[in-house]
Amino acid sequence: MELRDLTIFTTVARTKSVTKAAEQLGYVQSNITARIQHLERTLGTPLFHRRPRGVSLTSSGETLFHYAQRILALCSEAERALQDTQTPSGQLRIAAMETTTATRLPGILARYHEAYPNVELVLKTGSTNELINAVLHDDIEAAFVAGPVQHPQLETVAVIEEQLVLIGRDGRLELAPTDKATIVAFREGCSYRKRLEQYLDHVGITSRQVIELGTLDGILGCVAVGMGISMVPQAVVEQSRYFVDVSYLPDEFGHIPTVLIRRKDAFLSAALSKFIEAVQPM
DNA sequence: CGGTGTTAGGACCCTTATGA
DNA sequence: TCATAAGGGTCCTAACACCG
Repeated sequence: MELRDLTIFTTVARTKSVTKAAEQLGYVQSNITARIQHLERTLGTPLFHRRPRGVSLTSSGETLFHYAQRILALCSEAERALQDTQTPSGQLRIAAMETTTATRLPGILARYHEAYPNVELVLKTGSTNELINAVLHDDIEAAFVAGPVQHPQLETVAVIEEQLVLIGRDGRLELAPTDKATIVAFREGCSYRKRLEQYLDHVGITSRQVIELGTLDGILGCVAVGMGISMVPQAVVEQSRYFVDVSYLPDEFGHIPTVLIRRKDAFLSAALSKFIEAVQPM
């Protein structure tokens, strides 16, 4: 069992397709088929169920997938540890929620880049749940997510306490328990969406419709034309080019911490170490 | 004798083409 | 969409030669 085989195996498992895995890895499909078959022969057990539209993991495959992810993550970490020097350099993969990316991050990234120009910053965005999983799977080294985060494998650094506000237009913020609320929000897994739904529960609004959008700009735009309501940090509203009405929330709903998370057991590169210093306080 | 360089053969990995 | 066959290129290894 070689690292290359595990890379191929995990890519097939993630994409649920031999063809897609081949495209991602820059191989042809037949080679992926052969490598998977070789791995199955070596291990003496089938790893995938072959289906007309792709493949899915067998129970043995699930077990190997778990170990393969850990092995590959450890190798990647070892490479970074050996490449690391006291001078921050190399690639730093971080991620943040859309709202943090739009408000808090540009300034800190600009200062960091100026201080450490040899660090190649790779930034992704996603929901809190997606980013927690990405850190746990070593897809990224650290992420800004909505707190609190309590996970035995994660270390958190408090970054800022966001003031959350309810936004809407054309009287949509005047909510009554009998109303049907239209929520404009990110997909499931977004902490602000969850907080908004908790708030609506609190005020007794159970009838609601959700419009899911993939970008913050889209959400603000839809709210600005009166499609529905949303909940975002006040900083987002302040920097937005859209005009929306704002309603402040009770304390138990109106504050949410943004924290930086990283895996406790992961190697702390000089680049990440300096980045953590740079975000305290943001 | 031990270490190093060269070489030939085989194993392995990849591709294209094609079938189910 | 995945599996198989055939062929080519690369890599690995054993055997041998050479040198200090």
